[in-house]
Amino acid sequence: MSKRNAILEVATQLFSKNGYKETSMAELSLLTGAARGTIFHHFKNKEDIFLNILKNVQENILSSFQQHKETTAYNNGMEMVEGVTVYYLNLAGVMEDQFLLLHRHYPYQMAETNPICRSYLESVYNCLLDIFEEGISIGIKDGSVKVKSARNTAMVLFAMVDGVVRLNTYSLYHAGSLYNELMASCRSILSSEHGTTSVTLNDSKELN
Amino acid sequence: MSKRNAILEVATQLFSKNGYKETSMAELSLLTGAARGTIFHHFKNKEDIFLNILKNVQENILSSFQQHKETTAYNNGMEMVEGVTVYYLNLAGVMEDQFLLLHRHYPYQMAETNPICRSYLESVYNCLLDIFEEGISIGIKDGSVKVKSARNTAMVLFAMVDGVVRLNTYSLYHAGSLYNELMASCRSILSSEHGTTSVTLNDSKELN
DNA sequence: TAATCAACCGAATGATCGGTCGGTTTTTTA
DNA sequence: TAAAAAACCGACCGATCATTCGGTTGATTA
Repeated sequence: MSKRNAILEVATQLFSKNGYKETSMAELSLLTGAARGTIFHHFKNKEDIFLNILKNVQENILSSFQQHKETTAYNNGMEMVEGVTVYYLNLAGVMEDQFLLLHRHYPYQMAETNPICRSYLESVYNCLLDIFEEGISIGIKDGSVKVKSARNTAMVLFAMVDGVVRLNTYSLYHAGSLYNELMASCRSILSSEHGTTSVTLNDSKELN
Repeated sequence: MSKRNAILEVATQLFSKNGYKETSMAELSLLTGAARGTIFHHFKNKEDIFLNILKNVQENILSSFQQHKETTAYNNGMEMVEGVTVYYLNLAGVMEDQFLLLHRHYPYQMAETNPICRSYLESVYNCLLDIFEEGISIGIKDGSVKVKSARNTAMVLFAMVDGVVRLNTYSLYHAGSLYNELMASCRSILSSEHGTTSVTLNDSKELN
């Protein structure tokens, strides 16, 4: 493998497992066998390495879901959302490092000042939310899904699925056994007959 | 305010907004008006500051929910879970810094080697999951909630609610308008008639 | 009032950080 | 095969890091 790819691969692991600031060029040099100077020959600076990694993450996730959509057929919208959820869980396992990187705060912090970083992140989240939304929209039309807003439900659904993945990465609980409950919850949300009106508990209906 | 409290307060903001490693003692000194030496007079080292903050976070969250339980009555389990959810959303707004700190990776990284840190985190999550589980268990008994496993459902529910809070902190989307969908999804999950058997989509039923 | 002690200060320290640079080796190209 | 280009190296640099330390101040106590 080329030194450049080795650097990107090791850096992905270090950035995701230990964090960006917590990863030193010395450590990266040691684990790749590339001299310090070599790293800066291939990349402008540390941030450039991070952006290249994030670019790979974005491309991997987008192409994975693209391929999934092209190679999988569903009977209705509900089954599509279920399939996408399962595929997401699988991907979070296969691309563990990349997903962990997306679950760290550093990318979003960098996104506040770096528009390229922000575009990568937006691209990823738009892709994920779009595919959930698409399934829901199809489901609403074919009658397999009953919800008010396709986009908002997609966001809540995504927050739930992604939240379980996160819960797993914090090694406080073994969330691996939540698969059945997660899928059941997914179906419950989508086949809901509940309205959105009867809540009278509190006046702060806006998360701030 | 005493210098010690000022240090803890400012450090909470800096650690949560910018991160642990990204916060220097120089910055902390500047923003508190306390000299570098003064900080190390009050705290053994940087990690000690972090642990003191985490201790405060744990105590605040536990006492908040303790007070909530003592001062609020519900007609049934379903309403209790709804109430707890709303209370959680409120608290995430009121204690924004503390929740952001819990949503960073550093605490969980430290927890892997520091048992005190780990105990604080476990205490927080046990408290949160317990109160969700309690509502679900009561709901199962009184018939307002229909799910298989109270604990597992509590975890999925928590993952969803907390996931929406997270989605809000990443400033990619304005998740503040998801309140209605979130509460509707909460009710849907709890009043589910769905089983957990009909999934045949994939052989990887374990998140890894 | 003398002694004690905690709060407070900021210059100094050694380690580590990201990044540079001049030079060597290897590969590609003409 | 000669020249040009790309890959690679590690000593070196200035900046920044957490932490230390000798000393001052202000309140409490004996």
